[in-house]
Amino acid sequence: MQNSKALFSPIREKRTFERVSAKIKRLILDGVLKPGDHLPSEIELARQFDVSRQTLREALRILELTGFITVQKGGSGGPLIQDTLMNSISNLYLDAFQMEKITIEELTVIRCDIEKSMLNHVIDKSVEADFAALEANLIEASRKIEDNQPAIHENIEFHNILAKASKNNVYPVVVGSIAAATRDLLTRLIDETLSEKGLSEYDENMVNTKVAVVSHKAILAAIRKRDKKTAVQLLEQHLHEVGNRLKKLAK
Amino acid sequence: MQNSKALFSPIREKRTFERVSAKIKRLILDGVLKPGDHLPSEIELARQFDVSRQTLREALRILELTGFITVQKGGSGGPLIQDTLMNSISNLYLDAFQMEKITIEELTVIRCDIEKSMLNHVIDKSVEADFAALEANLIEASRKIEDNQPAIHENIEFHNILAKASKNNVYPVVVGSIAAATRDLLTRLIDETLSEKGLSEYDENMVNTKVAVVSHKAILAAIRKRDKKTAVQLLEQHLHEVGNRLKKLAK
DNA sequence: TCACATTTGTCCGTATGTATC
DNA sequence: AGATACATACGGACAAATGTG
Repeated sequence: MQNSKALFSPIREKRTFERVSAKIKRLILDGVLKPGDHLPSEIELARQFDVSRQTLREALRILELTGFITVQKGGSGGPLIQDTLMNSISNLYLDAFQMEKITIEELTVIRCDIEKSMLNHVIDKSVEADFAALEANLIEASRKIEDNQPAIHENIEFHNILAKASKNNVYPVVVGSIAAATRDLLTRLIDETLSEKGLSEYDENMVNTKVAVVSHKAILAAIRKRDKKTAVQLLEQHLHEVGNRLKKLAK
Repeated sequence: MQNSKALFSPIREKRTFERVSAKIKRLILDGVLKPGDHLPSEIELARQFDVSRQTLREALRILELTGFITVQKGGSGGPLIQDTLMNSISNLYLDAFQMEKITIEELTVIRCDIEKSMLNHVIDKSVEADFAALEANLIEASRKIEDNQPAIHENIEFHNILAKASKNNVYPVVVGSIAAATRDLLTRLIDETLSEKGLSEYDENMVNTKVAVVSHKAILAAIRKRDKKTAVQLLEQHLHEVGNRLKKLAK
């Protein structure tokens, strides 16, 4: 009898560019290649893998789209290894939204569910350094608002810092991707309505970021007091506000 | 002040293959091209877009990876429009989890958190058809067990059916991804220690699948009664058992 | 500021394997 | 079984962009 490996071996051999991209991906996942590292140039990579440049480029496209690398032209350019796949996941969520596979409500609901669970861990596990990071985020956000800039990035980052404070490495991935998706959805919807309705949206946007920062401050205070009930309640309310804002923009 | 659209307009002109893939994607999103439709062949597409084969192929790679199309070789083959975008998101999550150094414990904890939240929606939203699907799953699992086969696949599927019953399309993606990541990590760990362990695992495995099916039956009964408290409690206990079993396997 | 080297982006032509009719 | 249609893969070439000296 043949061994099971031979019995269940893939029906069709993988294409060359798939094997190449899988190989590079494995090197990254195993830590042999680290974020920030430059890969050799296309020509050099093609030579080392003994494939044509066309094949290698198709492999690079896969790695680029999945977020493992970016590519820069010109001298000292080339493929550059990245450290996060958040943007790629977020982009796919946007596609899914456009294909009407998911709705704003669904995204909001699951985000609320997950972040509430996360917050419980945060209150159990967070230490002084986490408070400091959150505090720094709020200060930066306030500064931007005083400069009359919407602190969109900082407001997303607040949730990412929270995820890290849960001391569970899965939470930053899940929360980060969904948060990024809502952010991208938000900016896109604002961009679309901006051209139609004029600049009035801008002010509303400023008001909303201000409201978000206030909510964040209240949540941090509750976390500091290790007050689960209040913290969860504030978070829930905050995320519902964000969801409603999205819904209003989408209409 | 300029509006934000001009401020954040793309730094560099998009590459040709990006424009091509975006164009095709747009046709799919707008419903002009529907799942099941055949795209023209590479050569024909290249001719119509007036780009080279290589450029067009890179565009196809993007569409393929994002789940918009598959590609078939041979006569009357060619690019075929698909609808597997949600699968692509799951695959990306799997990559993202692997990039973080994640442990079985972390995965177990977050799985328990998320499935508990999910179960609440299931109890609110599930209909008779969902019960039927779950019931069918349990019957199939029981049948396999009577044949002395471990119903591993069926037991995993039970949770996927639950995720669908939540009526939130994001849940199947997240829950499925975490389950897939757990399996992936586990097989990795087991492969490493395979030489030490013998086939004695098999009997234990059978016992565990039996226990799991019993738990699943109890959970379904609670869902049918719309008894949130009991259902969540049973699920939590069940996932803790699974977690402990995985921990033992991984050691 | 300007030329140069490096690297990606793009195109063309060709050959081969494979699935379908 | 043979012809056809298609993706896959290779090699060579030039253009465009970008950092460096």
